[in-house]
Amino acid sequence: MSGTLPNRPQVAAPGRAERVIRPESLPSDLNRSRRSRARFCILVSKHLPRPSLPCQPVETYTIKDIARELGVSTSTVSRALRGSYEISPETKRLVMECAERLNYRPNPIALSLKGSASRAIGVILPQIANYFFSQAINGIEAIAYNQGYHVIIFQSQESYEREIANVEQAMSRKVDGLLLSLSSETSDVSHLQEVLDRNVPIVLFDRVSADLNVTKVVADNFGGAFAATEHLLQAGRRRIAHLTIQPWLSITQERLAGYRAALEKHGVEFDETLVRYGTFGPDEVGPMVDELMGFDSPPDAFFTASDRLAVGCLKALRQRHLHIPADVSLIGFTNLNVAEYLDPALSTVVQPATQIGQIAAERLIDQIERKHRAKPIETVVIPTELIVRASSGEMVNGEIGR
Amino acid sequence: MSGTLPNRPQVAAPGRAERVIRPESLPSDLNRSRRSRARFCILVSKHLPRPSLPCQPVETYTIKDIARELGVSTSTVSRALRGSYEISPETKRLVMECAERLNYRPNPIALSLKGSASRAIGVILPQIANYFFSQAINGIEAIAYNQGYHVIIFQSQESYEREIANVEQAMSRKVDGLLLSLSSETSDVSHLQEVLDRNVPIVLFDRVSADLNVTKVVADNFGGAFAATEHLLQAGRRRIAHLTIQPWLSITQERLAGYRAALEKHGVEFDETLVRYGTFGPDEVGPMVDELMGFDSPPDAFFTASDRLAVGCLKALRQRHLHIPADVSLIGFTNLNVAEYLDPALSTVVQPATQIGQIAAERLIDQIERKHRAKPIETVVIPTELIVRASSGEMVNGEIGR
DNA sequence: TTGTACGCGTTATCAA
DNA sequence: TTGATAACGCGTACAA
Repeated sequence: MSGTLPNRPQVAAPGRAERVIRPESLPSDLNRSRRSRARFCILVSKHLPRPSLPCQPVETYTIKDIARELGVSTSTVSRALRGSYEISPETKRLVMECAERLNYRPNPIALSLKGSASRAIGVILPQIANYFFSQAINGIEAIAYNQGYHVIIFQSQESYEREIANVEQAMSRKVDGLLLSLSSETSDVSHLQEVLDRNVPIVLFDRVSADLNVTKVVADNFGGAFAATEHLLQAGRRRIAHLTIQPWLSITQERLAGYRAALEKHGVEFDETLVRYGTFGPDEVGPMVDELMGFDSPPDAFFTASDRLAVGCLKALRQRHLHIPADVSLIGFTNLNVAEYLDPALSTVVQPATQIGQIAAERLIDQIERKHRAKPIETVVIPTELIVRASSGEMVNGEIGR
Repeated sequence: MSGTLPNRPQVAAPGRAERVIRPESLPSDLNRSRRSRARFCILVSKHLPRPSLPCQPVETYTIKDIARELGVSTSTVSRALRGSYEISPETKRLVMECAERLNYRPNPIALSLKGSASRAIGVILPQIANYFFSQAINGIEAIAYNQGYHVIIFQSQESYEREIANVEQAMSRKVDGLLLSLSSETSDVSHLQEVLDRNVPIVLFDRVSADLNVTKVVADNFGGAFAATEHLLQAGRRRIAHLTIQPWLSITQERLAGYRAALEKHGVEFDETLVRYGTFGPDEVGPMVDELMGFDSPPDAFFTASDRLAVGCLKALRQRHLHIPADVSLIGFTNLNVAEYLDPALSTVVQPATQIGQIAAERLIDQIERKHRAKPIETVVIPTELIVRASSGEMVNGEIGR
């Protein structure tokens, strides 16, 4: 027992020594967190030094081994395993049995080198630690696994440079296809055109580019934004602020268009000063909200383009002791699973991220396997859903309360 | 214009036709969502059929090409590129220049086949679409990228069978090392011992096994649980329910131990009936909470072991019109970034998921590159942090209000 | 029906 | 200092 924590469970093996050291140097871009300087302790177990040579090395067998074992040639084995018709049933049986016994697994590396399919798809996206994208990966992985594909993931970290590097690496890994969501810095897509020129299929999802003639899978950003804005308008709001992200992204433009269309339909004039474009920097939302609320006629509702913006907005309003009337005043774009976690004051436009990932992966694998020759380039639009999440439908007469 | 949505933005290229089709069959385990049956529409652009042969095929060059170009042998090129000392500076310069000009990139597949490092690490974890794990991947990917490694991700989906399959696939992909968090079904770890026997290093993180003599990186589950429970006790709670996950997981045991230790320190008797073990099934939390609240002396606080359980618990209590006093009555284990999203009624024990991923990756790469020979097997324990998230410190006299 | 030989891109060994 | 050759694991054209 030591100090206030008796009965510390034996995580490390018995006989350990304990010491405290500082974290080793980490990449600077991950050290922003206020908490990352915390110490951590290491329990060292000195018993049982790891054997330098395996006691019972686990062999990995090749067709050569099978061939030697059976006294046939490697090509016979290869053909037997692939079920070629020109192999005698007897030999086939023997080979199969031997392969089974030796637990033979073909070496995918050799297969890739040979030039045939690597059965791996590359996924390049801005950020894994983002609810939308991690959900999307989930969908992608599920489909890929089902079809016998592996998923190699790359993060562009919203950087154009890094996206290019990722694409190069994916290509050198000989992926059979690429799923990609553009970084917020990317406007030129010639690096992707090169990939297409190498006959490697690409499917874009979420953040897409009109400059690329490929299949795209996106949420119905226009429809979602339209529904959200209309909901706010029908609840009597008139000055609806729109917090969104970089203006050149496809999703931003589509959402803004939906927002404007709803305003237009209801005869409310579009006010440019109510639209704010964020970057992905930290703590940028507070000042935006501050400025908007300082207007002579401040907004009476917010429509935000992401989880992060919605939460930042909520926080900023709360810090200023502003109260958001439940049900009607704040709507954010988000995705299915995170919606459960959000504040009840926040209604959401749900993006089915998992489904987007699934469909993108399906399309890509279709193209890889050329199931339907000359299948047309498509844009698949997945509906969003507006979820109004308030228990009480009461409003505070048309403006954000004090 | 069509219907209520004028000015639909031109996502697809101009000249498209529009039609609605049903989603194709998806894996059943992903179809649980109530919303997944939604239709989606496809915008088909028929113009510009994808060229079947690239107009300007982008070549990928090999050392052979450089050799031919310079009229030297491939081995000379190989050596020059690797900076071998036995190559004349002049030849070296020529080769380098030519490689630069041709934008030569070594083929990692060929390198792997050759038997040297593949510079890829496999990550096997239960679920990507989980805040903790997606954060962890983020940390892993950051470190791996920095060190020039690729990350190949596998989901075990909490299935032992699938974990075994994943391990096999990772091995056949010739990963240089394995980062792994055990599935909730896994108790036997002989499949991992086999990997170690092949001299492929493993680092376990989060859900670890005492049966494996490898480096482990975990959150301070004991300390976090202790702090959370003590906080509740100091606020006057006496009947603290503990909702947790499968009892045989390391993290479950450590958290339970911390909970019990705190109770013991404060002279509160441990009541087994207040502890509930969940699975990862959907909608299981409601009934648990119901049963507990039906007791003659129901709990006056909840300490939950995960985001999911915490949110489920909040929901269940709300549905029954029970009110949780802010600040003191519900504490859940969660991780840094999701904490921002959670209800202010919920205090949290923050798990630094990103840091856990970073350190696990660092350790693994250390071992792969054998930076320090015979480095001891360690268990790295990363501190958690208790964050009390209420604006008002008021309590509702020691029990969950009506 | 089966075996031989070659190639995929690279490195290592040996010979020149 | 450089070149020729074998090897990694597999598939396949061609020969037997």
